[in-house]
Parts: sequence; C-alpha cells; structure tokens
Amino acid sequence: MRFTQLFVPTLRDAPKDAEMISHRLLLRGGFIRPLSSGVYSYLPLGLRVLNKISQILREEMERVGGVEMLMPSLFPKELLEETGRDKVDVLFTVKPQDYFLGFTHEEVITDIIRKDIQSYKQLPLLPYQIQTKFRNEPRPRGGLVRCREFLMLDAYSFDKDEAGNQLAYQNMKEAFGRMFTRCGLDSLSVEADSGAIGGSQSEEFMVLSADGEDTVLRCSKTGYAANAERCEAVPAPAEDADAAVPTLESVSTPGTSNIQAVSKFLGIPATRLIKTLVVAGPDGQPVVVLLRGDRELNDAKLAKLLGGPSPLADAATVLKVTGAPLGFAGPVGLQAPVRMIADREVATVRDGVVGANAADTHLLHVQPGRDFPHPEYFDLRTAGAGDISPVDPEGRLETQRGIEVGHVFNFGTKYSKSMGATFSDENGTTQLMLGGSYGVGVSRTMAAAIEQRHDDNGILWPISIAPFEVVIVLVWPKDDMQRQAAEDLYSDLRVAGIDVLLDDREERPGVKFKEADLLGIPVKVVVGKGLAEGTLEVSLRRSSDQKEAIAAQEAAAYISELVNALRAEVSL
RNA sequence: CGGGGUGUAGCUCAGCUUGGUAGAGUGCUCGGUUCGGGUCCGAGAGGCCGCAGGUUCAAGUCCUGUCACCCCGACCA
Repeated sequence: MRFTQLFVPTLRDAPKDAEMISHRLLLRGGFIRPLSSGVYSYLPLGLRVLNKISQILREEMERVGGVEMLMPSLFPKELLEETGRDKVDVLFTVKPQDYFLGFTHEEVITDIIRKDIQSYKQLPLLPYQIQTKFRNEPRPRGGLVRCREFLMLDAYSFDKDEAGNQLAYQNMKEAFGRMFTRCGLDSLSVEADSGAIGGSQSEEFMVLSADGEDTVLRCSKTGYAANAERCEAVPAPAEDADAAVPTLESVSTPGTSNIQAVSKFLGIPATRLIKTLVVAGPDGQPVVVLLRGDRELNDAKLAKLLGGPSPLADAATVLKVTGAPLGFAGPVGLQAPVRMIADREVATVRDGVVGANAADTHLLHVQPGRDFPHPEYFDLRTAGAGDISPVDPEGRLETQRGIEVGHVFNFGTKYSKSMGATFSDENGTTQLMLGGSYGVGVSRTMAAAIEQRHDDNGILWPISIAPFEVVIVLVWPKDDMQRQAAEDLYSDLRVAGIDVLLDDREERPGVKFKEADLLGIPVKVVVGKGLAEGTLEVSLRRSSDQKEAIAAQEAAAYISELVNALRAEVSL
C-alpha cells in the first residue's frame, strides 16, 4: 500500500477527555473515529488490525474443529422470550416491529441446532462467527475497551455427553490461549463469575494492564488466578484466640458513623471492628450482614447466596431493624427478628467493637457467640492482596489489573433445556445436548494490545496484528535514485509476501518518522541519504535507536529474514 | 441510574470571575525559506461560542431548561 493512497488522519493532540492510552493512540493514529458514545468507525488502518486479529482467531478456531458461519443481527422478540432473555437490560430494540439487535447468539444457534440436528451422529459441532454485537452498555468507556457496538468472535459447542462437553471446553480454552499469544499479548485465564450467560464453569482471559477494568488475584505459590469478584476469600487466622475477653461495655462515640471514624476515635484497628450492614434481599426482606471492619462486601457473592441482587437497605429500614440511624448498627440487641449472615472471618474477631443500635454509641469487648448468637457464616467478602490463597495455605494473593478479552462458559443443558434442543443417542433415547459458549472481544483485543505495548512515541504493534509489517520511509520522493530504490524494495517485499507500506508522501522527513512511530509499524526502512553509499537503514520500532545500514541489493532478503524472525516470536 | 467534568475555527485550547468589535497554537491554502525526527518567515481562508428560552441598551460571558460527549461507580467481550 502507498501512503498517498491511504487515509490516515493523524492528530498531534488527542482530546483531553480521552484518558486511556489505547483510546488516545487509536484516535491520534487515525485508526478510529467516534460517531457516538461507544460507537466507532474503523478507518483503513483500524480495519487492517481488526482483520489481522480476526484471521488469527479463524485459524485457531479451525484448528479445534470450529466451523465459521454468520447469523443475523436482527432477532425476533419471540426468540428471546423462550429463555427469558428478552428482559436483559443491555438489549437494543428496533422500533417498527419488535426486533432486538444481536448481543450474543445462544438462542439463535440453539434454534438452528434444535431444528437441524436429530442424531448423535451429527455431534459434536462447534459453529462460530465473527460479527458485530450490539449492547446498550450503561457506560461505554476507554475507546474500544467498552463499546455499544463491537466486533466479537462467538463460538458455541454442542455435544452428546459430558466427556465431549468437557473436551470442547478445554479445547476452546487452549484455542483462546493460542489466539492471544499469537496476537502478541501477555494474557492469562482466571476463574470467573458466569454472569448473565449462566452455567457452572467459567473462565475469563485477561490481558494485564494497569488501566484494566478488572481486578485479578493471583496466588504467589501456584498458577491460580481469579477475578476478584469471584475469588474465594479465606479468613485470616484468629489472633490471640485464647485471650480472655472482658465483659461488654457501652461507650459514647459521637459523630462516628463510619468504620474509619470509629477506629480513629477509639484507637482500635479496623480489623477488630465488626461492620454491620442491612441489605434488602431479592424478596424485599431485610437481612443483616456482618463483615470485619476493614473488609468489603462482595455484591456478587451476596447475590448468589440470597438468590438475587441485594442492595443496601434505606435509612428507614435500617431504623426499623436496628432502632438507630445509619452508622450505628450492630448484631447485639436488634429491634426486629431478621436473618443474620456473616463473612466467615467475623468468627475470628476477638474483643470486637460493634454499633450499639443507638445513636452515637458503640459496644466494646464483643465476642461472637457469647454476646450475640453465631450468625450463618459464608464467604461474603471480596478477597484482596495479601490474603491467604484459596488453593495453597502457604500462598498469598497478589493483585493486578486486567482487561477481559475472552470468556469461556460451560452451561451444560441450560439452553438446550429451555429451548428443547435434543437428539437421539445410540439407543434411540432422546437426550438434551450439552453446550458451552465462548467469546472474544476482537475490537477490545485491539485496544488491549495497545495498552500492553506502547511507548511515549506511539504504538508498538506485535507484528502479527500490525496494520503493516514494514514501512518504507522514502525520505526525498523527488530524488530519482531514492524513489527508484524505494519502489524496487517495495515491489520485492510485496513479492516476498510481506505487508509493506511505502511512505511516498511529499512531507518533511521528520513528519514521516514521527508518524511511523505513532502508527507502530514494527519494521522501518529508511531510503535516504545513506543511498549515496548504497545503503538503506533498517530499524525495529521497539528498539529504534539501533539502526542497521544494509546494502540496497541485500535489503529485501535481510528484511524478509527480519520479518520472519519477528513473526516467529508470535507463532506457535 | 447516581456523582463529577466539558461543549468556542478541522484538531488542541484560552476568553466567562468583573457582560461592551471572536482569540492563540496547530492543521489547511498561497509565496518564500529549509532539507534525516511534527523547519522557519509572511499572507490568507476558516465561527449558529452545543441547542432553546430568559435577564439586559448590550450575552461566548449572567439565569433557567435541554442535548451531547468524557471521567468515577452499579454491568460486560
């Protein structure tokens, strides 16, 4: 491709309100342009990257037996009513008739399968597609990181038995790992919550990045990693388990309606406080939840336990349950009989401090089981850095940020059951199919790659997904010798199967150098003053201070070798 | 949906406190200059100051409403 024929509107400055690096560089490099919140056009360079990523995904899907197809984006209302997902809140509705825009395709593929598969002989099956998805995200963010319209690979497995189902899940996990490695990303799979898709087994693929949306916890001893929202929180061992605890004492603590204030006022660490929250369960009934003072309630764990989202109760309910204003609730002497649950760690608190269920008053020397009946103990807090690893008592959890680029789900018979996808087994018996679904955010992967690979001058694309593998900077297009040498090299590299961009613009050299860096093309060849001595200058974007002078006649062969070496770094 | 912020030239922003002729840089066009890391000098084009209403002799500036976008939370590839 010749630069003069391309459309690459670069910007010297990115908008100040674009904060994520990938967002800024995608805009500055002329890869994307916004149309609306979370809705972007892919300009020529952006599309080239998307296509390269998509191609890698296709190859890895075919490798595990995937078959590509393309399903509609327009869903009739009745289809989603079958599984109840017509109530999903991210759905876009299409007006004249009752259609939804496609957000994920479990129902569509299951509808096809239930009609066209009758026999175990037709299984297993692994259809997939790469397609634009529509989700009315409440808050799009970070450019391509979180969009209302985005490109996704979605795959669906259908199997006749659990062994096949497990194999499909494991195959897909491996395929995903290979995809991200080949895209030049440092990724890891973590245990995850299955969310709206449902099902039992679920893992996310994370690209580690300081600006990632998700928190990942990793065990220092083993390879175990989990999304923080999902990671089991192991209680810290009790200190002074045998120490005598004095009898209860009520103290005045004026104006201390949060843990921090109480801790500071009494000079007692938050670890000895017991936080008492009142939540409204899914049935509307209040539930009292106890946590150690320094811990955070995990909404997902609570929702799972109580059977639905359970937000904090309003002040009126708190007053009714505790007899006190917000901030002074405690497990001792509650007004109304309510269910009381606690994080397991609360059982380890000795000589604790709790709200007295009276304004500006707390109780000292509290002992669970002595001063109030033991509540039901569960894993309810969010695990954090320094916690004991759930898989190895010697291990400690370390925290990192990540961007979720892929997610695998095993949902068993969830969709085949609700939609009636059955087949006849070897004995002629009707059975439900087993399935899983698997997604990769293609456009998000593009952003994640930049988050992980950039420097002050711009992007550092891995060669496998770079818009071009090589850029030839023709320094003086009006110099016939330089132009001829650049054209020859351009043609030779194309013949050698290399994706090459010839910067043939009538621009000052500095502009071309700066933009080559911004655009992140892995190999740069400068055809300029060195040509007087018969040489071209070759450098890598990631180490641009190391420049090699290569004889013009040998340049094509040298660069081919270099490109092959770079390709090999991200091959499997 | 809750909280915070921003809307002024293609892009990045100043001007608003204290109302009085619409600004800079960059980009674009033209002339010259320079010629291997976003040259320099000069000239020029380019504006519904997000939109609607109000206050005022007078509104980019003050008030009310509204829309859009960005950031932080609840959700997800």
